[in-house]
Amino acid sequence: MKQPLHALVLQAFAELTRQAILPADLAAPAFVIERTRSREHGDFACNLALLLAKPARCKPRDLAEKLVAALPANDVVDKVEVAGPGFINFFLGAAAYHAEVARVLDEGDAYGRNTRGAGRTVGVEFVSANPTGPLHVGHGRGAAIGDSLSRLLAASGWNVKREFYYNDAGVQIANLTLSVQARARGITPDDAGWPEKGYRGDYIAEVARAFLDGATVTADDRKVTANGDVEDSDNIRAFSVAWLRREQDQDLKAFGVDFDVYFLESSLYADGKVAETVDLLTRHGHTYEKDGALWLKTTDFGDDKDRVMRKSDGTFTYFVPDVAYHLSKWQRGYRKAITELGADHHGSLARVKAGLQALDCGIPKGWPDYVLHQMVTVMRGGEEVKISKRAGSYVTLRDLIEEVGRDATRYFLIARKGDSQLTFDIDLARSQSNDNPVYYIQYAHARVCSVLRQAEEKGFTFDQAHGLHNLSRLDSEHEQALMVELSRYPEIVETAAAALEPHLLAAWLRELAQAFHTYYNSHQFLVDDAAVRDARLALVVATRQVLRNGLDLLGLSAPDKM
RNA sequence: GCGCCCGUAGCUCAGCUGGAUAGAGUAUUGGUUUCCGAAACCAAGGGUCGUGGGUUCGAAUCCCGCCGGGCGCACCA
Repeated sequence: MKQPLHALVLQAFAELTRQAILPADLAAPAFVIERTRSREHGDFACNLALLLAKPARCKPRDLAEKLVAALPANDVVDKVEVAGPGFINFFLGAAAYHAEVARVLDEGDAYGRNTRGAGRTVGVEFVSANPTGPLHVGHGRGAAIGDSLSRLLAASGWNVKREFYYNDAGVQIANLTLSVQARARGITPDDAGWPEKGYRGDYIAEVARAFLDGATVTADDRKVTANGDVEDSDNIRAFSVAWLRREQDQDLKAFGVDFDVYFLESSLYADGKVAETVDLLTRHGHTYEKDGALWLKTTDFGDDKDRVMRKSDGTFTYFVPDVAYHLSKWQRGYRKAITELGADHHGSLARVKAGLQALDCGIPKGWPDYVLHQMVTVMRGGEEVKISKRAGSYVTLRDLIEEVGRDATRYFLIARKGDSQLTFDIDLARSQSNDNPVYYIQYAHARVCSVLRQAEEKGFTFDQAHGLHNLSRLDSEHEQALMVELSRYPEIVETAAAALEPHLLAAWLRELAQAFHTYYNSHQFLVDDAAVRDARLALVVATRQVLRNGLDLLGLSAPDKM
């Protein structure tokens, strides 16, 4: 794969220059070469002189001048200037951007991909909702973030495994089973015999009905037929879990999200992983018995208090399978693993990491990476909708997809940094759906398609090679700006993937669309001069390609018409 | 009380591995179409970047205190 843009080239330049000028006994400061905010400062700026000024005991501007003088000649950089307090500004030549447009068209769907991951495997765990009810907005946020993150990592060369971890046998599932069983017996939530902590939602009645009807459900990872026997808890449990898993699968598919692995908590018990974990922890002397329970000294590994592993009744706390599950990831070869979860679970981070350290099996301290998203507040009719599974008051992901649309919902949930709280105003999202930025971006894509349709109607045939050959005819401010924007795409992909922050891509796509719309409004593309026309079409088709690539990484469609 | 996250324009939010005059959408006001889709474009007004210190040549960005909001602090999952 070719070197992404010029940043790396420039970096090499600065390195050469630094070596030429820096006294041998001085340590190299960590300078950066980055995009400038305004074009008057050129395309890239370097802060090396500012950082070097103190150790070298020189004025930064003088140093900058010396650095510039030492720069080797090259054909990418057109002009170098010293500016402000001592920045070195690089102005790229037009040819560099023309080459980038050609590269977009040449690489097509592959444009913007990089080899950072170099075929290594990363396990990305997200959603991981227990099958006790439909997915809600919070799960949607996790799904949008986790899935886009996975796509970004895949675009960075990683072999991505998407995992969904769920509990099919614990207390909550027992509770689900009791609820369905009660419904099957004709007991409703307000009746006397209703389970104390039963799930009250209407969907429970649906499951019960289907169970009595002897229905068969097929989820992504299991298939169960009901026998209709109200006394058969095992069958009710299996059927209910399958039913809710199927519901979740449907919602996730409608949302454009797929998983490679469904991992059952019960399997950790079944194949001895829990026992192995307890054994490892005990053998390494990190446990002790107190009050009839088995404790892990997580405080030795940064937790704020020790944790119970095995309760006095002999069962394990959820913390143990959590550690066992991560151990399984490590043993399955995920040297990089990402766990995406809602902020209401962040409390488990410290103890799971402590548990993994206590295993003494070579897991590095910082493993795995965690990506947290803060809570989503849902507003409807000017009021906050309280989400409660038991009460059955609920805004499901399905509702949102149906009411607001898949793309708009995904964009809304992905466009903001995960660690800020999110207010999802349903009325706003519905009534102003046309103002949702996702349509603005998609419209740019559709517009290019429309231009090409028009070109055909008018009898113009687009000659791409001819257009690329004449890119030098594109010298207006708007054309320059659009080319600069296009060339940033590979950098954005790399940055967003490295920072595990897909919202950076969402924000940038809007900027790209804006640059395009501005261009569209200021220039006629289908002009009689074939050289100019083909050049403009080449630029615009390249823009469409990058929009498409970017939208795809966010799991959004790129419509030809809207 | 302890821990994590957040506090930037009326509203929703970017920017935060320190950098050159603080950005966008939306809302408000005014303009743009005999011409490729006006789901668009252009322009104006609107900010003590919660607050007080500190580090630095330079702080919205890093550190500490305080104020305000969210989430979590079980032998629940």
